Amino acid sequence: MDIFLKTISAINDETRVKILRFIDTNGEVCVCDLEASFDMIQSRISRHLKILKEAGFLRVDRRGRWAYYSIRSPLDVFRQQILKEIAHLEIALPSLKSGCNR
Amino acid sequence: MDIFLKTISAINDETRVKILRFIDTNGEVCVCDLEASFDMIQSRISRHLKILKEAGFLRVDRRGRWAYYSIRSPLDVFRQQILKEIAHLEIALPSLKSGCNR
DNA sequence: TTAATATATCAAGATATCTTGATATATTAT
DNA sequence: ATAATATATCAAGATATCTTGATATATTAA
Repeated sequence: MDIFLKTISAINDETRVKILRFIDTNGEVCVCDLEASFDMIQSRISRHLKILKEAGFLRVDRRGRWAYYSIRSPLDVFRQQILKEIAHLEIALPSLKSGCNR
Repeated sequence: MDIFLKTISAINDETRVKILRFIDTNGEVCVCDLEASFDMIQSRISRHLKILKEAGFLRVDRRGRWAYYSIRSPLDVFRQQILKEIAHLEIALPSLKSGCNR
């Protein structure tokens, strides 16, 4: 039950649904790119990424000073179904902007 | 997005997950039976039923002074997948008790 | 080493949700 | 009509979640 509720509460927020869909659409992105793309302050993005990661939707790969987030793979069937349902929502997403000085 | 979040927030609560699973397992039940089975006060049960109904999971049939709640049918694929996932949780449910003077 | 950059985390106020007890409405029994 | 029963709804306190701004940590550049 706890894991189920953690999974559900992770997607019970419009911002996180958008971030999840954005990553599902654009593939691996770093925090500063999400910051720039969504025009949200860093602590906000960071917090939501943590929740999505701990709910099993995302994975992180730290390379240098960047943290790259992507859809966790393999993903269990239920989370896949959730991603599919979110894809069907056809949410308007911001365009991918690079926010880091690379 | 609004309908999606309404669906998700409806199952983002342990009490409602249990009630939903209970109805899925026992079939049509009235409010007083849920009250007796879960040992919860009536306003609490009633509120959760309303949320589950408005999220599209339940339907009500009023007969006499009773309100009988059951799983809405037909149920769209996504809500079916959610019910299936909840069934897999193997939650310990209370036994069905009749709480009404019928 | 010092500065700059990227990310994470914490504290506090704002907002939303849950529970309870009281009350309202509707149906049936007397 | 009056009383009893079943359900719905509201108000208020308790609890949880979200956002922001400040600060901490880690990596790279100068």
